[in-house]
Amino acid sequence: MPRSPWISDLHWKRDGQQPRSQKTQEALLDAAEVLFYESGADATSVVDVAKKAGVSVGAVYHHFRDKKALLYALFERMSNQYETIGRDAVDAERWEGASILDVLRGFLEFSLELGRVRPGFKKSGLEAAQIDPALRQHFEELQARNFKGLHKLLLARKGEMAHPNPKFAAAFIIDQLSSMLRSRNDQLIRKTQIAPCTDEKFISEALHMALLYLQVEVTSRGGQVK
Amino acid sequence: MPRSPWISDLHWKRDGQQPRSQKTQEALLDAAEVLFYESGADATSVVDVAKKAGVSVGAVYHHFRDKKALLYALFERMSNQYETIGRDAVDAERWEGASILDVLRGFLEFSLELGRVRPGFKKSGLEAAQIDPALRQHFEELQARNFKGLHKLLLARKGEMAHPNPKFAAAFIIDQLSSMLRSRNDQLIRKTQIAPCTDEKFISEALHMALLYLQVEVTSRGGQVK
DNA sequence: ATTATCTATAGATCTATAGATAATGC
DNA sequence: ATTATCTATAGATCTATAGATAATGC
Repeated sequence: MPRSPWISDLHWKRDGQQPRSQKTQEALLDAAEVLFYESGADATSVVDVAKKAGVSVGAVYHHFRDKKALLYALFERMSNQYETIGRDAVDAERWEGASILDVLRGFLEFSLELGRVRPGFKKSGLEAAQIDPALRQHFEELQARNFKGLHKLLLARKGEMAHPNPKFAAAFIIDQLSSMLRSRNDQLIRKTQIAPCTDEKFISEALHMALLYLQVEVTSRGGQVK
Repeated sequence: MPRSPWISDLHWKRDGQQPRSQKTQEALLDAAEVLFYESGADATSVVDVAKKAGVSVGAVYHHFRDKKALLYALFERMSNQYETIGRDAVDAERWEGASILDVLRGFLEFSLELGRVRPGFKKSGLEAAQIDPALRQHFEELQARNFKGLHKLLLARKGEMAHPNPKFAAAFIIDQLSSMLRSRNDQLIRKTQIAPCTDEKFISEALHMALLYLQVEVTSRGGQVK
C-alpha cells in the first residue's frame, strides 16, 4: 500500500517531493500568519493568502486539503516552534547560577521580543484553537508545560522567597506576568493603557512588583535592580 | 425636508415609530452580542442573528442598513452603557471615606461581575473597533476616561501611598490590574493559567500585590485584608 | 514520468433587496 | 395609512476543483 501523499490520515498537508514544495508551503504559512493576525482567518480569503505568498489558488489546494488544513498546519508550525523555544528557555542548566530576578527578566524580555518580531505567532495559532477543541487542548497543554518549566526554575530558588507559600505565589505571579505581557503585545489594548512606558521601564516595574509579591530580598543579591 | 428614518447621515439604524421596533432592535443586538462573542462577527451570518432573535432576515434589514450597521449599533450600545457605568463607578461622592483598598476592590469585583453576566459586552464592541479606526479611537478614549477616573480616585488618596511617584505608580497598577482581569475574563486564556483559584482568592492576591507595589500600609487602616 | 503550478469556473454560502402580507395606531 | 414583518431570490463573494501548462529529476 503506497504511502499517502497527505501527512496524517486527516489529510492535512501534502508531503512534497521536490524542494520547491517546502518553499511554497512556508511562503503560504508565512503569508497566512500575517494575514490571519491582521484580519482574522475568516476575513482572509484563500486568494488573499495565495496572492501574498506569490502563488496561485491552485497551488494552495495542491499543498493543503482545504482552508482549514492551512490553519491546522499553521498551528502545527507554531506549536513545534513554541515547544522548541520553550524547552530551551526553561532548561535548568541554561539558568545555573541565575537568581529569580534573572529568570523573570529573561521571561519578560523574551516574550516582548517574540511579540515584536512575530506578532502573529501566537494569535494565528489561537485562531485554530478556537475552532477545534483538540487543538485548543493541545495549546493549553503546551502553554502549561512552558509555564510549569518556569515555575520549576523559580521553585528551585525558593530560598530567595520569603513568601509563606512559594509554590502558589510563583504560579500566581507567572500567570499575572503573562497576562500583563499579553496586553502589552496587543496593539489595540496597549493603546488604551494610561501609563505608557518603554519596554525597559515596563520590565523594571513588572519585576519590581513581582519581587515584592514573592518577597524576594533584592538588596542581598546586589543592586541589579534599578 | 422630512426627518430621515435613519439615525445619523451615515444611515446606521432606523428610528422606529412603533414600540415593537425597539423590542426587535434590542432582540437583534442581544443575539448579535452573544453570537459575535462566541464565533466572531465574520463567522456569524445575518441569518444566524435573525434566527436567534426570532425574526426574519428581512426584519434585520428593515432596522439596520447592513451588517456593518448592526455592528455599529452594538458598539454604540456597549459604548453608552459602559460610559454610564463608568461615570457612576468613579464618582467621587460614591467613594467618600473609602480607602485605596476599598476602591481597588470595587474595581476588581465589578470587572469580574461584568465579565460573568455579559461575556460578550466588551468583545463584541471591540469587533467593531477592529474594522473602523474612528470607533477604535472612540473606544480608546472611553476606556481611558474610565481609567483616568479611577486614577483620580487613587491620587486623591495618595497620602496612603509611600511610593515616591504616586502618579505613575497608580496609572501603572491600573493598567496591570486591567490586563489581569482581561485574561481572567477570557475563558480560553484562563484555562492556560497554572494557578487556578476562586474569584475571591484572585481578588485578594491581586489587591495584596497592588498595595505592596503602591506601598500602602494596610495595617494602619485595620485588618480589612485577609 | 512525475510533481508543481496556473487559469478558468462550478457550486456553495452569504448579503441585501423586492414584493407580498400582517400588525399598529390615528 | 403607515409601519413592521415575512418569503423568495438576485447578485456578490469565496471555496474548491478540473484540466491545461510548466518545471523537475531520474
